Amino acid sequence: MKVTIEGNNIIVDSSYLDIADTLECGQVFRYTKVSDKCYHIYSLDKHAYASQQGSVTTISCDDTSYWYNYFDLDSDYSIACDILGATNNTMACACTSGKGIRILRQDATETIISFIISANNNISRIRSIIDKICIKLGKATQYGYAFPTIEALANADPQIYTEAGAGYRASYISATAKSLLVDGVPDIDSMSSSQANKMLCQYMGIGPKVADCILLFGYSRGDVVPVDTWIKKVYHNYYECGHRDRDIASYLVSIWGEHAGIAQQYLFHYERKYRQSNNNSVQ
DNA sequence: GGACAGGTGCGGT
DNA sequence: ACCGCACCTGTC
Repeated sequence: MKVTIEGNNIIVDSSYLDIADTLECGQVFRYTKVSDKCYHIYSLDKHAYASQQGSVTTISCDDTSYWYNYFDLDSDYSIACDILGATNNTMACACTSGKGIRILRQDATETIISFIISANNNISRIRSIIDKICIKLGKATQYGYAFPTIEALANADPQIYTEAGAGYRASYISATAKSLLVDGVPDIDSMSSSQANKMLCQYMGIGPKVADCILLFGYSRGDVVPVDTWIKKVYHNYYECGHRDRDIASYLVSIWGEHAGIAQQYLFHYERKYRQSNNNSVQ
């Protein structure tokens, strides 16, 4: 895969990075769409602008090494695509459809707080809540507001989160921010992904699904499958073999192994796209 | 009106 | 350990 860095620009072959599919498959919430294939993206106190012109995607940014890592540009996804695509026809279609998706390497703390907000919620509301929290508690930067520090989040009146629209999750954000301020960023280096999942579940507002999202998007652990309503549908439609809902994640990891996370992303993308086009054709 | 949205915490068995 | 249910809030 071809990546070149010229000054403040990272230039990537679009066949390996579809910016819309990557940003809009639910792994990240701090982005704004400028036009069809142009997005502003925010992470911590950093900003990038990505635009896709045909076969070339340009990432203009303040810190090329940060965003190079963020977009996981060292990884070759064609290997996972080939292995997964050979497992069955549905997966082959999902891989082809989503081959421009990359798993972003996001900041662990930002991911923890963001996915507590994601629980039983929808993407547009999650984005709006996080945006309001950044405006309220984040440092102003040249391009917008930074994600708040854990100190700012822990010390804030939980009312701030309620006003941002977090609902009953407000107390979870506050409690977990306070815990993280005491504990520091959880260090999972010596743990298996399932051990790390159990550890993360001790924080308020984190259950098995949110913990898997944090591991996949905030800790780059590929051997997890966050099972949401979409993946439940995928399981029941294409992989059904008698598992209870809470056992679906470990079953899918047993099939997909180290590629489980990206497999989940391909199928999530595929199922949503399919369902959306279904709805459109019905209406 | 009720279901749904990338679920979790809680109380009762 | 394992259910079943309530839950902020906006949208369809």
